Amino acid sequence: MSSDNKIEASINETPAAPPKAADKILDVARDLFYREGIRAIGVDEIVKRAGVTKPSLYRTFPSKDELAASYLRKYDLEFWERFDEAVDAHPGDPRAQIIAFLTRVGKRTQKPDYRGCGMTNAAVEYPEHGHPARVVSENNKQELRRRLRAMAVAMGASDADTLGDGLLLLIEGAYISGQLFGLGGPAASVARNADLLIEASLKK
Amino acid sequence: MSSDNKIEASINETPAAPPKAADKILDVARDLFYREGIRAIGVDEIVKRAGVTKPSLYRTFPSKDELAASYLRKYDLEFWERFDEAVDAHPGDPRAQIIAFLTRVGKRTQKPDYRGCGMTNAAVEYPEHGHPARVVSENNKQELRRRLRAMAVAMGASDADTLGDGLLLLIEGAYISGQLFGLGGPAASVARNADLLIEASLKK
DNA sequence: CCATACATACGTACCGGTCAGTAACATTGT
DNA sequence: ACAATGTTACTGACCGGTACGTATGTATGG
Repeated sequence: MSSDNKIEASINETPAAPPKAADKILDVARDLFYREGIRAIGVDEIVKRAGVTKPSLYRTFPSKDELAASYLRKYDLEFWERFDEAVDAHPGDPRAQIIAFLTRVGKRTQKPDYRGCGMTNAAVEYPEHGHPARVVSENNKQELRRRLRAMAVAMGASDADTLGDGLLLLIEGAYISGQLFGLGGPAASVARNADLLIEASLKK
Repeated sequence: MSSDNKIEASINETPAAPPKAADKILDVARDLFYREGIRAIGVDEIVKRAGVTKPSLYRTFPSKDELAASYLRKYDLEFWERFDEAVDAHPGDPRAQIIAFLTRVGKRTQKPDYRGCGMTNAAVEYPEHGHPARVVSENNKQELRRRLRAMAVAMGASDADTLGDGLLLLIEGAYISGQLFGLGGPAASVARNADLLIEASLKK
């Protein structure tokens, strides 16, 4: 009970029944932060759309920066759900896993209001080291890199680290060019390019 | 003389002697916008660091958004200088051209204060369609895509559009992960991965 | 030859609005 | 009672943008 901050307090102690206002706030924040960007959205608009008031926000979240970090932690969970869904669909076949994941990413990038990866976007918005939102983003990306490299090892790549990093570059490129080009953009070919890259990395 | 706006006025008519204050403003804006982000920097800080006053800014630039667009136009020029430098270094050899360009990109991403591509970052900061800064960014990226695809054709790739787009994905991925991971990040391998991808795309 | 007139370039001081964040108190449901 | 939320009003800082006055050079006219 010593170092509990406002955020952790709500997920400890009572398992269910977290404050209702905080949920609405986080839902709205997730939506607006992702679509418009964190810096572009003020707390007033968040509470207004959530149908709550500002003190309710600050009773649960110590600051806007921490609210942004909470949004990204939620985003992180959802991201790994999507990732593991592709992984679980092809047990023991890392190549099929990554291609399945990238096929879905490629499809999502072609949706009209695609806005890329919330993690990536947050890191662009907050270049300052140590910013709460950026920390969450960096951790997510480092874990992704770790897993991609491990998958490259499992594929038997001659230079697994290079292949894992190459896949990460393609993924980040898809996130960005998805929101830059929209429909018909280069992100649609991310799975095919990943497959080519894997093919080239397996032949020694 | 009908549709001249403030910005174009200074480059028409008298060939030399654009106002001195505007130059200082644009220089400072370029530096601050790139390093910290456009939304993160207020006009007050720009004019303060430039040693001028706010009216001087608004005499030359109609708005902060247009100043941001001017910054990106300047960035665009510098970008194509770097790009053509790599192209001119290897006449008639598009594969060597792109590898030379990416080798330099890879090196720059490893510098401690690397902040990615100003164009890409601006598009992330301004998702709204039609925003002056975003328009410049989108045009730059579309031209880059066009040139990469043309180079892929010149390489004799079996599926040139896919290769061109794959190279673009790698480039954007390098820009982003360069600022996300810093030193030792995956962007360092962008040239090697591009070479692998090209190799795989030439064998039919 | 000098005074007036005008354009150019810049500064001082200010505008209303919005930003994130808070203090104090009332209301509700369990 | 108690915990969660709402209400209202406020703060100081900062936001982008502007009305208006000032210095300086330069060209023109008497």
